Amino acid sequence: MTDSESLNLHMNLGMLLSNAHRAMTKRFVQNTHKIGLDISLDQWMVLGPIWKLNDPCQKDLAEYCLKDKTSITKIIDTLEKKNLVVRVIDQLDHRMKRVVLTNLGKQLFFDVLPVMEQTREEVQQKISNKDIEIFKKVLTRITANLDDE
Amino acid sequence: MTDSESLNLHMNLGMLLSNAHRAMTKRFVQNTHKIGLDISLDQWMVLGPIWKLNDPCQKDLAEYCLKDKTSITKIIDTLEKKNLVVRVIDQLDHRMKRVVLTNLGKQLFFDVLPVMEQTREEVQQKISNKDIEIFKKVLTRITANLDDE
DNA sequence: TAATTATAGTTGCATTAGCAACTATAATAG
DNA sequence: CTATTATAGTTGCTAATGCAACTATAATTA
Repeated sequence: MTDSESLNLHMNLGMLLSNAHRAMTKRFVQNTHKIGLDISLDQWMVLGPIWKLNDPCQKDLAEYCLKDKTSITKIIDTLEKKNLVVRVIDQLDHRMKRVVLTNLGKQLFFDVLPVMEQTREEVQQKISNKDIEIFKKVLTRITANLDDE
Repeated sequence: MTDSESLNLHMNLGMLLSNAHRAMTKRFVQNTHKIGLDISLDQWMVLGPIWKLNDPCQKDLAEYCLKDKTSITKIIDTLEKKNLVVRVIDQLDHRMKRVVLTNLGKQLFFDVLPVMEQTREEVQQKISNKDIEIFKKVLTRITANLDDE
């Protein structure tokens, strides 16, 4: 049937993407739990950039992570509750809050790195480097294609 | 710095996947709103299979969609509230509920097809068919790699 | 046939996302 | 220098995910 074929065509990419994303998120959390850590992929995807960007304000984080500022607020709330980061009001611009890793946060950062590595290996097993490169290129292209005009 | 490089390496795939997924979800909803429809990508990803599978029970839907049965329950709740589907208890096995599209649901299905097509075009623009094929292959492989052992 | 086990679905809880409306502070215009 | 506008962040709302514990029905087994 034409509609059914059409449906296949139309749904595939979205479903494939959703499913892969969900599976990866789940596996990452499972892997952190295995070694007694407790951090979600989304929390990690904010914690990492805090390290990388060196005490960024929340707006910088939002831009870097391509997340909504609301999402950043809430993830920082969670990280702060876990004593992994603290918010420090900027001395020059009192609107801004800089997010600073605590020692516990830095410790966790290093503990999670090998989990990332392991998850990456599990995700990429039996996929050629060439295909992974194309895969990343396409993901980047898709995000750019949909970047709000 | 080594840790920073390592971080880049480790985060890329997960972040790329999250961002592409989020962007696509958002664009789909924007596109439905543009023509006065109101359905999320997740709802559509269940509504479509209901059409395709022909009055499936919720378990079949969960398997087909690779979603948790809890998620299916709640999305069906939403679709039922919108009068797009009804639950019908199976005559032979009273544990099962078959999910049936209403006329409104069928109507919406046909109305959404062109939105899918449009979103697909926006997503895939400037990407070669060959790369799209590899992309889908990799997504499928990733999901298989992470399929709970 | 009665008791156990398996299956389908729901409910409660915690986490996450993102929009809209809000507060507080800073920058700019007149 | 005041009034407007812009910016950074928070709060409230709605929707989705998924685990654990639960109910109801069917299948198995002893």
